[in-house]
Amino acid sequence: MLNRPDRVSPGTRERVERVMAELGFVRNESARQLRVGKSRTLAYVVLDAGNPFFTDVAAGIDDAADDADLSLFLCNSANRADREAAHLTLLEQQRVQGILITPVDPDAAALDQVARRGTPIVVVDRTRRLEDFCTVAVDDVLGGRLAVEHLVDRGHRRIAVVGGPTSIGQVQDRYAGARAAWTDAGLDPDDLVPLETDAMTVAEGRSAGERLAGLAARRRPTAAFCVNDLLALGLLQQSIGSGRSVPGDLAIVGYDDIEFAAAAAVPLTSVRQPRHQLGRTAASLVLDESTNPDHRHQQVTFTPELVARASTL
Amino acid sequence: MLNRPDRVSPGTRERVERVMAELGFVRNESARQLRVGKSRTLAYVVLDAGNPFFTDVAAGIDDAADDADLSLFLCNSANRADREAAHLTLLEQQRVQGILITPVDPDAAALDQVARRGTPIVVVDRTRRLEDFCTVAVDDVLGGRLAVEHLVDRGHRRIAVVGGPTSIGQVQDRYAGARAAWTDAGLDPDDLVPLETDAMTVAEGRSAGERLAGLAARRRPTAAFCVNDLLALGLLQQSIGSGRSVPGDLAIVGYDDIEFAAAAAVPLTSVRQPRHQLGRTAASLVLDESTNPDHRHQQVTFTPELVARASTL
DNA sequence: TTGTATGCGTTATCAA
DNA sequence: TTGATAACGCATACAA
Repeated sequence: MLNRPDRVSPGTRERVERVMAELGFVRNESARQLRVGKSRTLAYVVLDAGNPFFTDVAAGIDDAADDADLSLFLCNSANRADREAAHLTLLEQQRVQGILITPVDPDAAALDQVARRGTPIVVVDRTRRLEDFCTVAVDDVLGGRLAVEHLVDRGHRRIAVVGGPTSIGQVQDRYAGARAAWTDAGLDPDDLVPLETDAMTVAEGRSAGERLAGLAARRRPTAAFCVNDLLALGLLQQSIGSGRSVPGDLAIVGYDDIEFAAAAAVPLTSVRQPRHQLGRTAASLVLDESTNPDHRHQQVTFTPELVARASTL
Repeated sequence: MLNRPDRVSPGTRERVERVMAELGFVRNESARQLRVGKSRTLAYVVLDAGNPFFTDVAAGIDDAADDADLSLFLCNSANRADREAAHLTLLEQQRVQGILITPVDPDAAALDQVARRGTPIVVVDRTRRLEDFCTVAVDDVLGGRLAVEHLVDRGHRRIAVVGGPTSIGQVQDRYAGARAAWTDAGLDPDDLVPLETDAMTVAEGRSAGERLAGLAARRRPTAAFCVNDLLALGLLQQSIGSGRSVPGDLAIVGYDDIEFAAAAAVPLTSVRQPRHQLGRTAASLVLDESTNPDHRHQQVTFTPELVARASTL
């Protein structure tokens, strides 16, 4: 409880500690921080605390924070720019050691302003147009490619790509990878059917399933690549619920490989991202930026990996 | 950005605001808090940030915090007492307005100490022996009863109860409710088979499934009540994966009704808890304790509800 | 309407 | 080894 117990004689020390306990003394962190000038916390502003992918990333950050003797505070923006901004403002005012963020919009000016004023920021699972930030992401073009190559290997010649909104860079990248793999295989671009969703949730996955079922049989894809697992689980549920078999009538590939993907009753083929590693790396970058005077920004990109399961045979 | 923009003449005000922007002025929250004496944050120390049940509770807290113009910080104890203690210490030193917590051990002395020193604490989704805290929970005995009554209604006469460790009060309560319903129906206590697990995770659910499969056919239960949905999903996965049909060979009831329960390819019957409401109520209690001088501690108990789906026919 | 002085609780520095 | 003093940045109370 004392800062330097060794600087004080055992007697006094014991006496002081007794009185502290008696009086219920608790150090005032605001005063300490005001004097010392630095905080003992990191924050992760997350896009959707209910998505297991992000909580796994957070677990990785938490591990690294633990090692550095810092506490991690998780802030949920719930995909809303106003909430994200409010969190950023408070965190900046708190002078946290560093902010990790999966932003609603990675190119938003607010991020630059915070960074310019001196709070280290690392963007997680997104990339920016400019390379003026540390960034930790996964190669989404490759991920999209892996998914579609796998489906082509399995013999599918007409497939849906489910995801959106397409304003999200990640969705664009996965689409782009999918399209590249498709044309590389010499297939007709018209047979790669985009199915846009309003969000990446289970409910939107179900609704995509209904739209899919509404297509005429000869125009209906035999497989779907969903740009995340929540969509895939929703699609899976809707398909089975309406009597179609997976993968018989519809093969499904998801993305993220969250725990519930493997645990689905038709285990989901999915593109796995090293989410724990993503978090750990992001944390170490933000710590470097906050402590190392000649820190250089880096863009770290990890490689995704396809995990084949029953939903694609 | 100014505290009382109206107290200053428009000219000065405009000039000041320009300079603030120019210089990148950001208020120092530590200094502000030191002077004013109160913080603008709530914290929720959660047992398992990866369990969707808790993130839904957190969303409820977040809503209430938003309304009160406070920020919510989520801290993950990951079921480890040492991490929980570290978070509590820092939060107390930060003088947060209030702490919401789903503790590793609701009767741990550390909680009492923090509360006694003046930080409002509300215990979420757990109950305590003593009523010296605000507490928000769901009637777990009733929940266990609902689950088993449902299975008895469906004609099951030998069922497993899957959960653990049994040191968790909640697990005990749900067991107790299950047992009460069972004997009330005039059935033989020996036919209610406890299957203890080391944790409440998907992996443990799978392992319970293997143990179940290992039983001789005539001793094997025809249904299982799992004390949470993660266990139920694991059990479901293992059962289907090894060729048993659900609910044909094994009916399954889960607990919590997380989103993934309904989205499982065999949609899971589950005992629903009003998790959003749980969070909202907890937040309003902690706010009352922090602002209302004649606050009285309350123990709020919500009523669970059974949601029947395909996993029980 | 604007300016000035004080103290919040801590740590660091310097003197004893 | 111990004690005294100053400063961190802000909000408040009061004076101008």
